[in-house]
Order: sequence, then structure tokens, then C-alpha cells
Amino acid sequence: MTGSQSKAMATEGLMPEFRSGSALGENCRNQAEISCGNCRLSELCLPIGLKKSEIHQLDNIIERNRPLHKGDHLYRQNDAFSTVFAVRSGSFKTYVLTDSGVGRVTGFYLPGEIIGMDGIASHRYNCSAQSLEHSSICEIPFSQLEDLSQQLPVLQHQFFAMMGSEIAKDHQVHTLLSSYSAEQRIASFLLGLSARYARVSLSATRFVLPMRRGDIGEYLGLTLETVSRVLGLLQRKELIVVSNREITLLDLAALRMVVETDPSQPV
Amino acid sequence: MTGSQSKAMATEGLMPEFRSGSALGENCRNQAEISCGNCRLSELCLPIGLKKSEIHQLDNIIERNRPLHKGDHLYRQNDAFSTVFAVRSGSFKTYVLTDSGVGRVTGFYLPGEIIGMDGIASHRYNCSAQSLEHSSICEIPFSQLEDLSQQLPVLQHQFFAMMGSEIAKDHQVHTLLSSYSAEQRIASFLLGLSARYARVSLSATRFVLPMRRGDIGEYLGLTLETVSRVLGLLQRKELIVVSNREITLLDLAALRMVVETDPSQPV
DNA sequence: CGTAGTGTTGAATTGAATCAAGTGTCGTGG
DNA sequence: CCACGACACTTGATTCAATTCAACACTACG
Repeated sequence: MTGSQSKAMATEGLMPEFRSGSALGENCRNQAEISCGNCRLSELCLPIGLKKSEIHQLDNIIERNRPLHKGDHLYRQNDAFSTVFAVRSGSFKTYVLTDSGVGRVTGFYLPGEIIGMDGIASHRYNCSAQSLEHSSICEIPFSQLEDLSQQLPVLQHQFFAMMGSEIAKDHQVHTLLSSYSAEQRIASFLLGLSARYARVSLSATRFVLPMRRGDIGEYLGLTLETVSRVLGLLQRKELIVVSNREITLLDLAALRMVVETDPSQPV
Repeated sequence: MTGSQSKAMATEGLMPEFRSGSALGENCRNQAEISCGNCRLSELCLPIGLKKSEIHQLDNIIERNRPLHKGDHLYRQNDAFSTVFAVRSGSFKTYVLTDSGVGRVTGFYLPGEIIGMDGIASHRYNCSAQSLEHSSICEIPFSQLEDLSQQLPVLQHQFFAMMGSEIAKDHQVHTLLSSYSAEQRIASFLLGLSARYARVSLSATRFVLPMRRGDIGEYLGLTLETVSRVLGLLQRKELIVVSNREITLLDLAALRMVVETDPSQPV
């Protein structure tokens, strides 16, 4: 948001050279207690399938930094790639800036999801990652993750699966963007969020959007005005209730119909 | 398209018919001799960085089938996932069918590229993969690839990198589809093909499109008429020459300008 | 030589963008 | 605690890029 927030990021030390033990200060007391072993997300994050002792090994390579504030960056476009991040709480967006300065949001990330995998091949982050609210993350140095994956077949398997999942999701989004109407995109977006919140044991039918209308628009290839209009339309159809950023899904089945129904086909 | 074409996969092949107009359709002489060790793509495919003996191990898990004909399928949407495929020659498209029967192309694959990674997480292929011309592939059983990656750190690293590369590419496409004009999309598409042909030592400025206008349109979120019109426009601007499926890029720099220039900004 | 698939081109239509006011919400400092 | 200002969002009028509809041309191949 404001300039002061981006400045805060520079001093807070999420970059690798600012590891815990930095002279700048100490971590929160309770942070030391957090580990994959007691994380409520461990069943849907990287540790899936790992044994207790293996989880401990994983824990040893993971850095847990102090919480991020809204607007803080995990990394920026073209930074050297070194780590991937698992969202522990809060939410993030990734975005790229075009030469003309216009940003386009490329993804939203909720707890249990991994950020930064697009940098693995090129050794640079291809986008910037920014916190949308008060959030916390686990920082996983990629080379260490690779080393550990050599020892733990299950971990290798799981990371392959998480990357495959990202690829599958991206292909779905491709289809969405290349052929769906504004209404279908928004409906699909809401259903996707719903499923992801449900996955982390939150309500599938009532949630608060962490992002602005404009962010949704950039992500879905629409303008913020269109996002606003379509949300209004869906509300008038009594499929959802919109109150500022709070969304209630009234009829999941009907929303799925909106997504699946080709508007050019007679119903 | 017809059932007889998938059957064709099983018929035996007199090897190399050089299909006119097909720059990528060429085959090595004798299939029995083909291995990663002598494959001209080994420097840009899975074996990158492997030692001789390691390449031999990789060779042992790879199946090399008879050539595929135009229209043959590697797999279909919802088939159980078991293997990933490396394109050895020719080209492929992946596509999904919507419930209403309309297809959308999700990707094109050229030699040295990997098909099927979107099935890793769900254990099902999420799209269908079809040959666009006379093609040949290497079939890599995924579970064996995982096992071997446990033994060969370089192989694990390389496969992580190839998946990361797919993710990065998908994010770029996301940006393309969500904010670029028809002209920008086509220009970017042509430049992308150019770079990929150059990667396999083919001409970066003159190539034959293996896909139809309609395929390009589905991939880029445009209609086939728009694809045709924009190709005509770029030709009138003397940036390219179009002759049926043969494309000549006259001015790469100018094409890049087309992609990068925000049409809403005054030039 | 004829047919089916593929590609081009033109005219009319339309969904979403753009332009343009507005209102609502929230954090901040007085 | 309230008033201010900056964002965030909504809504309406108009425009425009791309689609749709339609007709026709080309090519490839049995």
C-alpha cells in the first residue's frame, strides 16, 4: 500500500541473509514453539506422509520469521531465487509488472499453499509476492529441500505432487481465461476460494475476501468495474450475498451451473 | 479423430517418411539405436547434467514406442496417470473438452518438452494429448522416474527444474491471456514458437505451424477468424510473411515491440 | 475431379472496457 | 471521539475490440 510498508519489508529481514539470530531483534516467544510437527496444516502441506523423525528433519531446514504485515513483500520480481514459502496463516498475491507499469496478479495463496515455485527453473523469481493481510509463512530453502528430498522419498514424492498440482491448477485457469465469460470466471473464482477455505477447515460458504476487486479483476482478466458489476448480478440472482468484502455463497450447485453452462447453448 | 487413428499406433512403421511441410517430423533412422545417450535432444531434455552411466540408467526405464500419426492420442482426459512423455520429434497439443463438448487447447509441445505433468498430483490426466503430425515420443513411467530420482540427485534436480519451468511458462500465459490484445497474443505466440524452434536448432525465423488456426485461437482465447485476421494484419505491417501454415518472421525486434507496447499508451 | 477440412474476408452484433461521477469505508491525527 | 482524506467500491453512459454470422476460396487427398 503505502511507501512506509514497503520500506518496512526491507528492514524486517525476510531475505536469506537475515536469518534468525539477526542483531536486529529476537523472534516472538511463542514462535519458537511452532513446528511442522504441531502445525495444524501438516496434513495438507509439505509434511504429508512423513514419519515423526522425518518431520523433525524437515523442521530443521525451515525458517519461521516474524509475521508479515499487509503490503509486505516476500520477494520481488527478478530477485535471485533461493527459497519457496509455505503460507502458514493469512494470504498473499503474486503479481508481475509490465514495462508500462501495469500490474497483473498471477495468483492468490492461502494457508497450506506454496509460493515461489515459478523461480525454480530460472533461479529468479518471475513475480513479486505480497502479503494481503497480517500473515505468517514458513521459509524453505530450496537447495536444502532438494537435499532432504534425496533422503526422504516421501518428501520428494510430495513436492513433485505439489508442483504437479500447481501445474494442473494453472491449466484450469488457462481454460477459464481463454473461454469463459465474466460471470463464469467470477463464479468459478468464488467456488475455488470456497474449496480452498474448506480445505483448511474454514467455512465453504461464508468468507472474507482478502483481496480488492481490482486484484480479482487482474487475476481473471477483467476490470474492477466488471468484477463489481458481476458480484452485484450474482447477488441479484440470489446466488451469493456480498457485503463489502464478506461473501456468502447461498447456492453452490447453482454457482457450478453458472460455470458449466455454456451461455451460447440454450438451456 | 477417428478410432482408426489410435489403432494406427499399433501398426508397424516403415520409418521415416519426410512429410512435406513438416519441419519437425523427421526421425532417426533406426529406432533400436535411439537412446538418451545418442539423442540430439539430450542437452535440453531430462538427461541434462547426467553422467554416461547415469544416462544409461535413465535409458533403462524409458519406453520408446512406434511413431504416432497425426491425430493419435497419447492419452485422454481422465485416463489414469502413470507416465510422462518427452517429445522426441513432431508436435502435440493438449486440450480439454467442456461439458458442452467445446474443446480448449491448453498447450503445444515441441521436441525436448515434457507432456503429462498435470496428472502427477491427481493421478489422472486432466487433459487429452494428441499428435499434430507424424511424431515420436519417449515414455517415462513416473513411479520409476521417482525411484531413479532418489538415486540420482541431478535427475531429481532436473525434473524439479522442468516442472518449475512449466509453472513459470503457465504464469506467463496467464498474464498474456488476462491483459493482452489479440495482436499482442499472436505476436507473443509466434515469438515463443520461434524461441522453441531455435532451442532445437531449427530456424527461429521461418517455420511451419503444426496446428490449425482454430487450435491457436483456442490456446490464446481468440476465435479462429481473429487469428486469421491478426496474422493478415502482421503481414500487412511487414512483420511476418504468412503462406498457409508457413510463417516467416521478418522483424523479431518489431514483434517484441508489439508485445511490449501497451496499446493504451501513446507511442 | 469432387469433397471435406481449413482458411480468409466482410458486415453486424455484443460483452466487457473505458470514461465519468458518485458513495461507502477505514485508518489517522487533531 | 470525531473529522478528514485516501482508498475502495458502485453505478451509469458510451465506446470499442473481438465475436458471431455468413459467404466464399484454397488445399490436400482419396
